[in-house]
Amino acid sequence: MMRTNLANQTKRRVARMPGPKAVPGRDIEAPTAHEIGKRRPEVRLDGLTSLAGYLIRQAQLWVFADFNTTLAPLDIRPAQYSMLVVIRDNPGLSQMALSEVLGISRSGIIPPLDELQSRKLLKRTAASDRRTHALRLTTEGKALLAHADSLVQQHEQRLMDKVGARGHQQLLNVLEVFGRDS
Amino acid sequence: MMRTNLANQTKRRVARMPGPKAVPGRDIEAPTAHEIGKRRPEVRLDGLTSLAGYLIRQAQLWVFADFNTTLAPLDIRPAQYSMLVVIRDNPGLSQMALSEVLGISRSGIIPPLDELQSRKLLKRTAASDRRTHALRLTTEGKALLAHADSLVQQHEQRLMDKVGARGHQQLLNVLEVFGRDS
DNA sequence: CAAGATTGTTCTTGACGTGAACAATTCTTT
DNA sequence: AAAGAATTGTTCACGTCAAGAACAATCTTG
Repeated sequence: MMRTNLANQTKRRVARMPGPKAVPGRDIEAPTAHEIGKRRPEVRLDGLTSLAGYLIRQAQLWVFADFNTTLAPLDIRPAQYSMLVVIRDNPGLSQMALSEVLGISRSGIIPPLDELQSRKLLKRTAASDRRTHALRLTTEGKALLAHADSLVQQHEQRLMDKVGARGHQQLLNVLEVFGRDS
Repeated sequence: MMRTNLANQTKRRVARMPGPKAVPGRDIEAPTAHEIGKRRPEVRLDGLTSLAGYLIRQAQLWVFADFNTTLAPLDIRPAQYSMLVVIRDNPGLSQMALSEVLGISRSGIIPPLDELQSRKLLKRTAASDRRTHALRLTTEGKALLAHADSLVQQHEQRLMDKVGARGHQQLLNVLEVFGRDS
């Protein structure tokens, strides 16, 4: 079959004895419908979909995927968009303050900031504290962000279509707790 | 200051002229409270917290962080936990089916499966289709997963403490849409 | 002024995910 | 039944994303 790996220790063990042997009358060694009927196995995942954390994870994956396809014409990723918004609303803030508010390490924001700066969307101005950089959007950055905002509204609308207007409002209310530090 | 990078083109520009100069009477070149008052800048991020996608992202980060610290004694990551649960509830399923249901590529599940197998938590049994591996939990895997389940319940309880019982139920209802394919 | 703290940067490391290429096997088609 | 196409698991190369250590420049504090 495939190359050598962890699996080929337990090969060559064919079918299975008729009578169930281990642990007589229990649910273990269950139906195994996958080995017999090949067509559409119908995987059960109730064990996961009843966990809010799993649903949040799946929702987040959908959000990023839809965000990326929506913002693709501008080539703006979610992290980059959040940086542009925070810089626009807080002109002159430092990289340290930005990294704290976005919840990433100060070394982690440097590559995306470099890219945004090389694309002439923001500038690192000198501040009174000469250790820091005062971040500001360029005129071009403000224009692109305005365009991005309208696309993000389309994305938000698609999310609303998916969960309903009522569900969308509930999401904003319930998840508001995670908006600050947390 | 720092080494050579994209920023040090715009250095050596010290303070700022008293009177505002560029674009007379607009919101641009705003208060810049960060350059004057140094103490607790009070960063505004309304622009982000009004987006459901951003809140979902923040909630997801909290969920993973809390999950990881809660499950740390068992050394189980979220992705590994979801694999164990799906294999327990669907004994004998193939790696392909598992990767489809978890939404990752079939090459991407091999490293975590290898680790779980080397830890003797699951085994890759031979199936009637000799191309595939029938995934099953070992007795040890079932025992560890039972322990993990109780820890995950604690984690879920902490999430409920954070959003309230009502909010928790609303999350399950609203996000149920993302539980299947999507 | 000297000692310590802060900021931005680089470098290394690790988790995680995708896509291409490939061997073994099964399925399809005639 | 045999040839060609499709499927499954694997490896490999690659890219993204985030964290931590070390360091220079600068500020703050005693």
